[in-house]
Amino acid sequence: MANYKIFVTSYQLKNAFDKLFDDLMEDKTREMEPAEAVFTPLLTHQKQALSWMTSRENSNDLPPFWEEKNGLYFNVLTNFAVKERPEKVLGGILADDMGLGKTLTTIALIVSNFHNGKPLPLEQCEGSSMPSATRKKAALKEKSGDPEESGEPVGSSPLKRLHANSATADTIDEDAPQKKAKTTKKTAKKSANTKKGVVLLDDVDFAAALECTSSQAVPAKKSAKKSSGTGKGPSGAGGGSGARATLILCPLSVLSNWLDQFEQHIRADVTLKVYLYYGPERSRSVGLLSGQDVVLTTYNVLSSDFGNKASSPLHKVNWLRVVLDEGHVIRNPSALQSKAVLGLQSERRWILSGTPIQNSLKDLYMLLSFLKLKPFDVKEWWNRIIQRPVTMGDRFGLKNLQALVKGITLRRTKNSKVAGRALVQLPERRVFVQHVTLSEEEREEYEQVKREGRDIVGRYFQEGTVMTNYADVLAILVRLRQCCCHPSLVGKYTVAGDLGTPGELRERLINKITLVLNSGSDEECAICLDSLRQPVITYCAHVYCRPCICEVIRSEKEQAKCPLCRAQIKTKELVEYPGEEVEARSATGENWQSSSKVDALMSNLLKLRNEDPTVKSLVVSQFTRFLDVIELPLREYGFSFTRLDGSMNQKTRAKAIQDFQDSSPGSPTIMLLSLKAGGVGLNLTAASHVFLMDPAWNPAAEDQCVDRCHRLGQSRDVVITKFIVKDSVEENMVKIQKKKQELVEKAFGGKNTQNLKQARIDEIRTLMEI
DNA sequence: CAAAATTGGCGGG
DNA sequence: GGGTCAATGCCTA
Repeated sequence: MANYKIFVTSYQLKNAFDKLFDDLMEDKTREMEPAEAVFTPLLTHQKQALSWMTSRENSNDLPPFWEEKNGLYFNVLTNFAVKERPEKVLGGILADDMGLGKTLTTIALIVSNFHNGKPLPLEQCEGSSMPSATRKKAALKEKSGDPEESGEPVGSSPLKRLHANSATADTIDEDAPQKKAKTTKKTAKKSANTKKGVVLLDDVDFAAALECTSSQAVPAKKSAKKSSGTGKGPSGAGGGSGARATLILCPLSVLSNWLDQFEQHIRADVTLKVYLYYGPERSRSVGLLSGQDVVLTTYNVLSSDFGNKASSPLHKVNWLRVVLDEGHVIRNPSALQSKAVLGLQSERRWILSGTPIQNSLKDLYMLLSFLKLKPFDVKEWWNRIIQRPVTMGDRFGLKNLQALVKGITLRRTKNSKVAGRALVQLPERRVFVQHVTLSEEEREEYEQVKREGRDIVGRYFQEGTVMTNYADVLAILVRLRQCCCHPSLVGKYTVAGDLGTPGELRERLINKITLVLNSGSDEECAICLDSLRQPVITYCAHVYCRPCICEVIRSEKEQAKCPLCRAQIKTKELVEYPGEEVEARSATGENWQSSSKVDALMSNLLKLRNEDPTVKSLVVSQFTRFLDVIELPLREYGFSFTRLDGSMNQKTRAKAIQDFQDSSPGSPTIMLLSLKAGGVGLNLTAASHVFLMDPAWNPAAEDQCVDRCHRLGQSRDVVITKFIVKDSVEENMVKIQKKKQELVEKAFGGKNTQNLKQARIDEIRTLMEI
């Protein structure tokens, strides 16, 4: 139960990246107005970003650190000279904090800087949609907030009005495309034709595509006219090269956000051709793709095209611009998706990421590599000039790194100031750590699991094979962490040590018997020829009633053979069917038992509801099965809740979010959230309390999660409660988190492989208390 | 021909 | 190993 709380003031983890920027903010303050086609007025810092990005794209200069000398090109960092002019780096890293409008700024860039600072030629469709545009304008004026990437308009979303007639629950709804979840593609399309808005139409197409029913060219504003716009044809050459289209890559979870934002921020009477490259029906025509203004897809789709098919259409297009949203996902150079990204052809390249460096300096390597910043796209140079010096604590190394980053990166945080005023104003946010004490039984079970784990890991230590058996070690740690949450999470049938090979074998057998028994057909025992009672499966994978087969073994003694295949069998090798017991435990409330952590959560929730029944909370865990467990007491106490995890498709997600964000009475007050589901980009501002049920390895993940409600549009102070079990792995995890954070801040996570290994082994020592 | 289940890559370290 | 996301084979309608 809960016993004491520690107040931790509103801290924010200072990202190591900021260190680089401490005194580097210099003349990136020039502003630029976006093209007329951008509907939403840009905030000051967004105009600054637009100006900076445009100048990066149009620059004719040599890339950073190159100088021309006597017809040779000389790099001031490497002291090497080459004959050929190094490729220009047109682009960079936009590393603004989340919530500052990276999406809007990028949209503005796409529309405003086609070639030579000229706007993208777009066709106008006169008349028709003016009213909606005016309405939008009015709506936006009322609100003072930031027209930001997640579609913040708080009370008066323009989209809300446009959609009011089609949305089923026509209440508040910030996140636009998701709301027609209920209208099927066909019916909605009809209604779109009859009257209202073009805007609705692409939403529908989007939904359809996500449901894998269809995907087709989706001009953002579907006017029938073929383009011929202000000059150049659709595939037509802008200044010199034929490239026109911008490719945007992003995680699935923010795909809808992008479409949404295009709609919100582009004037309704302008046609921007946006194609969603997603779903099994996506067009693989290179011509079609390169004729778009924007092609939107996910990293997964790209890499799956890249890996499977001999021909990946995306790799055949000459892009004008490639944008990596949440670009840090490509930080692992050996991952297929990273290679896929490097293989793209483009004139300009951008990385958007609030946290470009997640763990170590190494993360930067891939980013520079993508940008083709010579010579640092070559691993050896990178190591020699940057990585090694910096991790060795070389002052010049750090200086070079700073200069390097400065030249290609723009970063502002929520605390940055523009002309002495904060960029954005957010409500307070406070973090509490609530320590939980295990009950006696829980403690007993925990110690049991821990002893077993320690035995195994201890053996690895003696043999010096910790690293080779790292997977096992992790598994043990996971079990311990599960113990801290709820006993039923702990896998029962992998009690290690028991047998040599059998872990796997057992698993397979259990799978098989489960399959047989759940197949629906009433299987019968080959001995009694009746339906199975107390079914067991032999090592040779045949199923009998336990009494029947035991009788056979008893009578035949050591010679006992399987009646079906004559394999040797023993009583000890019979594997029981676990299914019923497990299902009984989790499915029905019958045998359900609580846990200390669940109790702690429930008492918080009940207290909260007493104080203010309208308060909404996020309940976050890394284990979806823990969320399953929590559902029961929630129901029991009459809480109305929704749920969001990675197994849900886009449609059900949208519904869950919409329900939760709805503020009408009777709407759900709790959302069960899987830590990584959706990752970034979600708007859960209806919640003002966050319960983090178990500590994450990566504090940044927790931070991101919290930021889903602590962002623009949040009107209340946000309270975060972290549950930590006393005297357990969880406390040790927190210790390690802290130590890591210090390391990162100090030396940029400098670790070479040797130290890294040792550090991990030490970590395991700490975790297992060996 | 569409929904559920399985398989595989990835990142967590 | 847990979880997520895409593709694939499978089954029912």
